[in-house]
Amino acid sequence: MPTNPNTLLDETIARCRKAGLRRTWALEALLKHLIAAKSPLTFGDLAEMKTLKDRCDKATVFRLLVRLEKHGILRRLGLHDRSAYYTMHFPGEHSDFLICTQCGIIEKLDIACPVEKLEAQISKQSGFKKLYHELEFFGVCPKCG
Amino acid sequence: MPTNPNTLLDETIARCRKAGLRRTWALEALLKHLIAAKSPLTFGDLAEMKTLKDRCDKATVFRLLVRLEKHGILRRLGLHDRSAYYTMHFPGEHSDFLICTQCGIIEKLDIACPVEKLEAQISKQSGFKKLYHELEFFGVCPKCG
DNA sequence: ATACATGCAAACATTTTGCTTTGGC
DNA sequence: GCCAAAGCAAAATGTTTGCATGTAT
Repeated sequence: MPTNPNTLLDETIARCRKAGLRRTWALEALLKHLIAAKSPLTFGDLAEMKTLKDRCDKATVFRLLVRLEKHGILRRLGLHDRSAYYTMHFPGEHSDFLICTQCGIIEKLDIACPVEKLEAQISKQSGFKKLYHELEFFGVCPKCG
Repeated sequence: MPTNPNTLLDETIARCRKAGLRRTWALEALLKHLIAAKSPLTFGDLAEMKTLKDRCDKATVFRLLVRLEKHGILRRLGLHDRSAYYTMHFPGEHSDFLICTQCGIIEKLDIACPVEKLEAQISKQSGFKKLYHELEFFGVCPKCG
């Protein structure tokens, strides 16, 4: 989509308005930062950014992020509850997971993971060593649906 | 690897010993729970499990998890710093990431994601709706390596 | 005997909430 | 003017650490 960044911003604001959000200074500033970012930003990163920090409270940033995610404007990465998940790791074994975005239940997926072969290639291109990967599918489980 | 669970436990303890860990009651109990689990457990889950809760402190569980992960016996899921990451989500767009396990830097990967096509199939099999996925590669970046 | 492992309590970081006030529509 | 959004401050959550003590080797 990387069209003109300004157009992008306008389009995004339009999507927000359609979702019923008001065009506030904080909304606009937050979106600018996120659109400009080349990689994901933490809530903390965002709340600390000088422009935002000077003109709005972290609670505002927080609630904006939540609202924007609910409307699909943003995506929050990773397991969405605030806890550290651990699983056994047996050499040569790998699992992928299916996670409910509502209740958080995690199921192990029994599929042939199509990603293994990419690791060598990515390692070569990036210079990263000891590569491994995680693949998670998110959705709404039958119970929550 | 799903051999006899007891053998599995023994093998795992052997790996721990080789890594220089002592065979303590807590180590053994923790591994039992993790091996028995069908899906990942949170630090909280583990620390609260009756057997563990009665006989050892959460700090012990915590430090065991950290040690076991360091030695590759366990794997911790997700972005490893304790913060919530957000990224723009444009309809039809999808990104995969490459993350350094040492310094946490996140790079956007410019690859054709091989997973898209699996979503429909998984949705059908599992009954989960509104599927999307995340694919992250982890490794040690050139700077940290 | 010596280090590594544990327990307890206290500190921390990050996220989340309640309530009042402001400002977009 | 009405209701969603912002501000402020305080709580909740989920780890993480320091230090004294215990225990596997």
